[in-house]
Amino acid sequence: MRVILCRASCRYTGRINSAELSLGDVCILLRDGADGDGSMLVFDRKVGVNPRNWMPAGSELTTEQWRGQAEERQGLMVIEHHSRGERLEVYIEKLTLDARAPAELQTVLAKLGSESQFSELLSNDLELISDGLILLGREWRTEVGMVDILALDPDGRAVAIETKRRRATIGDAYQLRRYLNELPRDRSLTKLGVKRRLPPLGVLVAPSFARGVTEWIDDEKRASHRISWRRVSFDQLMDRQT
Amino acid sequence: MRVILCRASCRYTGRINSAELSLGDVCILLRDGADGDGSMLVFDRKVGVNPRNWMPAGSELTTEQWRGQAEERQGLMVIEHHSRGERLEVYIEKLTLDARAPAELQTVLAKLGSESQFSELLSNDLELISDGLILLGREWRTEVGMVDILALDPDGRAVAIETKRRRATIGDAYQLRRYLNELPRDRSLTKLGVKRRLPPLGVLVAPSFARGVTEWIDDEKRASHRISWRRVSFDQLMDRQT
DNA sequence: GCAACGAGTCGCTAT
DNA sequence: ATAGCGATTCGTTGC
Repeated sequence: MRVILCRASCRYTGRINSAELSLGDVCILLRDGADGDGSMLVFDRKVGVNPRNWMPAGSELTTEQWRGQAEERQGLMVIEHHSRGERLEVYIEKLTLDARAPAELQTVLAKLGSESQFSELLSNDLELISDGLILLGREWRTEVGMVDILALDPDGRAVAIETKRRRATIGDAYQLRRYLNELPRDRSLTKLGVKRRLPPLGVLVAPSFARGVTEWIDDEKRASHRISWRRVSFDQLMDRQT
Repeated sequence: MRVILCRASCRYTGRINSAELSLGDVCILLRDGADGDGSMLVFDRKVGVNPRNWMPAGSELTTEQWRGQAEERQGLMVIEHHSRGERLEVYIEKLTLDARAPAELQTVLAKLGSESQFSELLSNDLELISDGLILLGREWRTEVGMVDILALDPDGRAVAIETKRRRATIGDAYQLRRYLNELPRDRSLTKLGVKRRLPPLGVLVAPSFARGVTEWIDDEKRASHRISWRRVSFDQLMDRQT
């Protein structure tokens, strides 16, 4: 890996027409060579979690030219990703630091509390939603998307459960209703005990709900009794596990 | 700004329960002090456009302890964001570089070809969609979201145009239909020439469409004649401008 | 402050 | 390869 502190300007072309970064003090990370993945990141030194310009993994440093000495050193670097048609030119006007360090030991990241774990904990604890639910599957594929948790209730109805680790939006509620429209077409469910003439139920599970979501669901429930919502937090699921 | 090349491990707690980064060779960017926005980024030296761990703008370096000399230097850094309840601990086992450089000249980024420009170009060229359309507004607010472009057709119908710079999804089509259900409730439209008894029309405009989207719209169109799709690319809009 | 929404999103999983 | 979808998403705009 290579770290460059400098004053530079950039010009990107590729996925959008262009992105021009005006001259400023930046920090550049370049993961070139056999050591790295080919990505390059250009950060403003002052602000921004996201880079101002970047090139994705698989890019190549195709041009590197320098002139001048020490702090008056100026340079041009061109990074390209041919198959994606992307190109980034970096015009360096003042160089402060150009350091290399090998990547010997790679990091491994272990996360606790993400959405897939929320869904997994809930799928192991379906009584929290309703008595007698049996897990049929997770990430169940339909023509209109994947149902987070699919379960069977004691009456033989399919129950689609949509989980959100954070706030559920009205779009999530609509998506759940789409699943309810789609599930009756899935013939494989009868083999799992689902009675086809019974329409499926839907539950939107989240720790909080955006404006209007619960109201919309309650209206739907009054009209068809097929969709409902349930407030459940990650901590709640963790507590029940013990 | 400060750049640290080292071998380190991290522990984050906050928005998720925890994220533990195993010992590895990393590059750390720290924008501390009056110079920066308080953010911190920890990159694996080998791979990843996104940081493995990070802290958002507004964080504070609350602890910094060092022991040992030169390359045997070891350290602990703790970064906290109190109002958000986030905390990142960095355990440095081997220090290679610890460099500071001021942020004097800030960059400015100018992008060409983003979604808002796609929408702007189209709003100036509504004949591409249909003859005689008059622009009523952009980002028109409804109870269920913002209509990208709202126009008036020669018959006095409101026309809601949803634009996507890249691929349009089935969710975009559903969202457009929600606008069509909502717009008749907007009484301010009559003042702009919209005849209230005429139901609004909807057009989904994008350079490409995800699987099933055009089919769904065509079905809707057969049923109600109120929604349609149109394939338009950014380059097409640019060419017509000249 | 929250809410909606795009992003050159990225990154992961499964088809 | 593409599709679907979450993310400690981030960043912007409008209220």
